[in-house]
Amino acid sequence: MNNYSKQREAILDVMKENLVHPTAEEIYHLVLEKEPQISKSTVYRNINILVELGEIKKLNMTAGPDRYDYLYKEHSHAICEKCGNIFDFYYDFNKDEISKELLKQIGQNMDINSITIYGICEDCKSNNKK
Amino acid sequence: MNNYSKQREAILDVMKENLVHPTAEEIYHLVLEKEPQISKSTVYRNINILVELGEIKKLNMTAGPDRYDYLYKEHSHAICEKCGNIFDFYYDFNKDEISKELLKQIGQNMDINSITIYGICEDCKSNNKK
DNA sequence: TCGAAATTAGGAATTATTCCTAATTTTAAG
DNA sequence: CTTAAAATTAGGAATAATTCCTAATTTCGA
Repeated sequence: MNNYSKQREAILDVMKENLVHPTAEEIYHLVLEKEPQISKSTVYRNINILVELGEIKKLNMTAGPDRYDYLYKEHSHAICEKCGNIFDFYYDFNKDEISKELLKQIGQNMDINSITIYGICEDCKSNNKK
Repeated sequence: MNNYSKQREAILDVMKENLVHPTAEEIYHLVLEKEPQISKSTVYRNINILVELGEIKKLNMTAGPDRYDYLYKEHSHAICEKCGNIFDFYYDFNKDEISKELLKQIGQNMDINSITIYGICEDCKSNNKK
């Protein structure tokens, strides 16, 4: 695994140009403009490879399909569990202390990759339609 | 919505008795022992209702189907992005300060429901098979 | 320049979840 | 108790999201 392919490069370009947490489907449509022949399975396969390589991050959604994020710089995510909106933000979590707690409580060290806040955004609170 | 049904009660009982973050499929099989006639769609529908009611929490997984957690008491989750293992732990995040930062950076308040750590567990680090 | 390994397009298959319908159950009012 | 409206159910069909399969093409190192 890991030969060059213009398809994979086009996908990474799309991610760099669209810092809006697109779904796989949205990535597919965006990349079609650069690579009109690309197939959806190629998009899915390369997204997974880019996630493994650590170039992009998979965002786990409460509702709807997964979303992806190009890691231009370290940041955290706050995700609304109702509308699915994703907000990027920066917060200096004390990872050392969290790691120490994890070791104490679950008996093992973890490499912390990211921290995500799940909640309800202001819009969903006010328009509290079910 | 919200009439009594023994099916919904059986599902909640299963969640209380199995604090192991089961998938919908696993919940279905567990609840079959109590309610042999129950259908899978009933399980899915009631899981969603229980999530809306705030009795159980949906855990957003990097890989594989969603998992669910009975909220016996407040805790956070650390999820391994490789093997999908979920570890419960408690950490006293400074939610007030995080909220303040959110307001400053994204321009709105959010009700914080939960905080999840994503990373790589020790086992997956050592057996670093792709 | 050549062959093995990797990648592709396209579609089939699979997985996870939601939707649909007629029958049953629950609930509250009389 | 009755009764009727509203909610819920079982079962299966439908949908959505993702992965898998295969033959053809591309990449790349010897």
